Parts: sequence; structure tokens; C-alpha cells
Amino acid sequence: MDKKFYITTPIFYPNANLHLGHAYVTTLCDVIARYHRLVGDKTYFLTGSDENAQTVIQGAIKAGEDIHAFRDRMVEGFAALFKRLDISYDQFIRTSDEQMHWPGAKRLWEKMAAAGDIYKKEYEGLYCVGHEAFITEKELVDGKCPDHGTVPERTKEENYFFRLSKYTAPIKSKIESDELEILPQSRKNEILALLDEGLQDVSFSRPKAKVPVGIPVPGDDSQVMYVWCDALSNYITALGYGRDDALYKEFWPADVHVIGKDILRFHAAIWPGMLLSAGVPLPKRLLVHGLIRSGGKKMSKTLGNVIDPQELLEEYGTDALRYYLARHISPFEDGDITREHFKEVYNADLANGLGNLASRIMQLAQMHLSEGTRPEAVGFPKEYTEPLEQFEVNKAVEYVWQCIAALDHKITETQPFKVVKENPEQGKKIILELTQELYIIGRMLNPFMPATNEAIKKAVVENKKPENLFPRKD
RNA sequence: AGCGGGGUGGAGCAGUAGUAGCUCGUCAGGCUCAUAACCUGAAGGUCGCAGGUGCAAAUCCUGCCCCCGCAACCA
Repeated sequence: MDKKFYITTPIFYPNANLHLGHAYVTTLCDVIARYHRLVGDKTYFLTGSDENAQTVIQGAIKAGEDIHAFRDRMVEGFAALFKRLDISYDQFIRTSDEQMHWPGAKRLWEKMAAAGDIYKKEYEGLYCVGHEAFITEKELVDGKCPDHGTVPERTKEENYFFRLSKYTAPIKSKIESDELEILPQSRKNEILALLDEGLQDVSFSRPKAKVPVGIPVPGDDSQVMYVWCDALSNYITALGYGRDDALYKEFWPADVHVIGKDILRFHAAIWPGMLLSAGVPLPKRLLVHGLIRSGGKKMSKTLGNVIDPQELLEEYGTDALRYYLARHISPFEDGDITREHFKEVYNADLANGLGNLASRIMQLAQMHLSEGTRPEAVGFPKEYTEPLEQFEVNKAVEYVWQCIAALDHKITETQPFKVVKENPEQGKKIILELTQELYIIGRMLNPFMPATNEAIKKAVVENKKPENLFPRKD
């Protein structure tokens, strides 16, 4: 296979530490990216941070830090978590990066302006700082913003607008025809329903006085770009759009943008509209995942059901967390995680399942085989590749665990531990087969559990029983 | 209000018309290479409720109830 594959995560606000939801989407992307590398696709995996937002500025103020220092510190934290999660991203784009990001964002704006789709409009209304947007009278509760509990300011603002309304029909047709494919189907239906109502033009800039760190609007230094052109553009600027086209030519359009359902409309309406306006090809696919809840409820500090990825990483390790996220959280629907369920799954699937299987096979191998083995490379079964091509990561993992169960069963059936005493040659033959099958299982784990894949490979090749891969937890 | 997702044995899920399935947990038996693990078997469900269509419904239609999310530090 000699295809290219470009995958992106959303970009994250460096205003607080990343939580399990961020860990999930990033891990999901990593699994998909590693799979594509495994089957030989030329893969590019992008992640990054959305730094020019009001909420980030507020975070810095709250922390009493300089905005630049604050963002750098938060982004370092992102990198540390991603490293711990074994995220194999090729690039981390920061929208504050004037060299990497800004030229492309400006180029995109200019293209849209040249198409006649950017216009200036004066707007007077109630501005909520928390929203970083105008809100309507109707939305107010006791004269305050219901979300932020603050009294909005009546201000007059001159903004640039993007003529998104013009693109309702073309966007709809691209989505209906799956030229821009939206997965799962339910999300596609949802966005088509929205498109039926027609899209409104969207505000595309803010006065620089209000958002001091944004990207200047080309030809108007008094305004900075609002989030759409500022942030969504990262998917192409990272590749060098407007700067150096080599990667861009190779990898755009994206094969998949992985996003949460909360940001679906931005990616399925505004972003395609922008690209259509600028004459840039649309991404091929949006993979819209759900939310991770805990105990059936959204995680929130108030409810006290937040689970920090760091906590799980420390207690169970990187691959255990990756395993849980890949197997037990659906890529398409809301998922659930509790400490109790995590432990149950860890013990059942990893300690008793995979870990124990590796121990029993390698114990036999170490005792009875004189040297390690390395099975010939074979293709992957379709029960494994087909789900992965469709991003059904959980189904692919389930298949691997079926293989694990089958191998446990095979040991019971063939009784190599007994046979080897009565007929050493026959026993060794069985044991050799078992180690080779274990190796193949390890290889299939590569996208989900890269370190475990390595550990199993090493054990088989060196004919040495590994340390407990996943010690039981009580 | 509106929009979206969901309600299947103790837990988590699969199953869009034709004998209700998987994993975990529980119980009994087996095995001994292994991390008190592994294998086999069993118990356990009127598939949210009420109607309707069909020879046949978890699965289609109608109404209702309940949970979750869409607004908050938030993918």
C-alpha cells in the first residue's frame, strides 16, 4: 500500500490542564495514525493548541501570568501528557506561532476576501466577555448572561463578516454526496437538518482592543481574526499553506478530522464554507465522537466525578489507559468510565487475559525451546483491518481479544506442558506455534498498545519470559 | 420549549423482523504451563411502558415515562 493519510485532532485551549476527553480524542487519533503507518500508508498526524482565544487570555490573567509565558507553560503540559500517552504526532501546531501558522491564516482570509465573501458590518448589541460574543436580550436572565452571571456591556462594534449563507447549498450537496463524509450517520443527519434551516453569515473578526493576541486582519490592523479563520485554518497552515507548499501538496485534503460532537457544526458548516470560498479542497471526512461520561453523567467538578488521565496513567500505565479508551469507549457514541470499571477491565482483559497468556506461553518457550523465533510477516486478517479502516477501533480490539481467548483455549486443548514430557519433539512444535501466534497478537496490538507490542516481540525473539506485563490489582 | 443520543439478565454492551447474544461478575466442575490465572458447564432477561401493523417485533408505526447531552473549567 502506498497511500497517504492525513489525520488531525481538534486543537485544544491552553487554559487548563487536559482532561480525559482530550486524552481520548488524541489517543483515538493516535491509534488510527499508528494503524495507517502499520499498513504502510504515508501518514501525517497533526495536533495543536488554539491559543488566541479570550478564555486563554482570561486563564493567564487568573494565573497572574504573562499571556505568552502562560501559554508556553500550558502547552508544555500538553506535550508532557501526550508523551506519557505515547502519542505519535508528527506536528504540534500553535495558533500563536507567527511563523508557522499566521501566514496561512492570512492567505486564507485574503482568498476569501478576493472571492467577495468578506464584508464589514457595524453591529450594536450586548457583548458578553465570557462568551467572547454578542448575546441577545432574550437570552438574559435578570439582565445577566445566564452562563457567566455577568452583566453584558452594550457596545457598538465594527466586524468583518463571512458570507457563509452563500454556501449553504454547496455544503449540503457535498455532505449529502459524502464528498465530505460525516461519521457516524446520525451526525450527518443532524447537520443536514441544520443546513435545511439555512446558514447565517458569521462574524469573522474582533476589534484588536478586545483580543490583543490574535492574528491581524490583512489590511486592517485594528481588527484581529475571530476563531474561525484563526483556529480552523490550523489544519492547512500546519502543512504549510501560504508558507511552504511541500507538505500541503502531499497531504491535503485531510483524510479525517476527528472532532467532538460539540464542535460538529463548526467543522461541518463554517470550515467547508471557508474552504469553498477560498477554492481549497474540502477534507474527506469528519469523525465525530461522543463524550466520555463517568457513572452515566458528564464529568464535572461540581459532581466530583472527574477522572484525571494522569491518575489512571500513574496507577495502571500508558497501555492500560490506551486499551481502555480504544476498547471500551465507542468512537461514535458517548462512552462511560469509572474507576471500578477500569479496574475490572484491567484485571480481566489485561492481567488475566493478555498478560497471563504471554506469561504462560513464554514460560513454556523459555523452558523448552533453544532459541527465539520471529514468524514470517503475514498480512492482517480482515476482521482486524476492516473495522480499523472504518475507524471502528473498539471492534478491532475486540477481535484481538478473541484471538487471545482462542490461544488460551488452544493451550488447554493441545496440552503442550504434558506433551513435551512424553514427546519432546511434538511438544516443542506446539510451543513454537504458540509463541508465533503470540507474536502475531502482539503485532496487532501495535496501534493500541505500542509498548506492549514491543515487549511481546522482544520476549518471543529473545525467547525470554517477560516481567509481568500487567500485574493484577486488588 | 426545541434538537440529538439512550433505556436489553447484577454491571458494561452487541443485536433494525424469524430459535435473545457477548464480556465482566456469581456458582459448580476440570486443568496445572501461567499473574489464586486458564478451560468447561450452570444460574440469571416478560429487550422502559401502553397500544398498533405483520404469519412473525428488542427490531417497524403511534403515544407516554425516565436518563443523558446540546449552557458552565469541557473533546
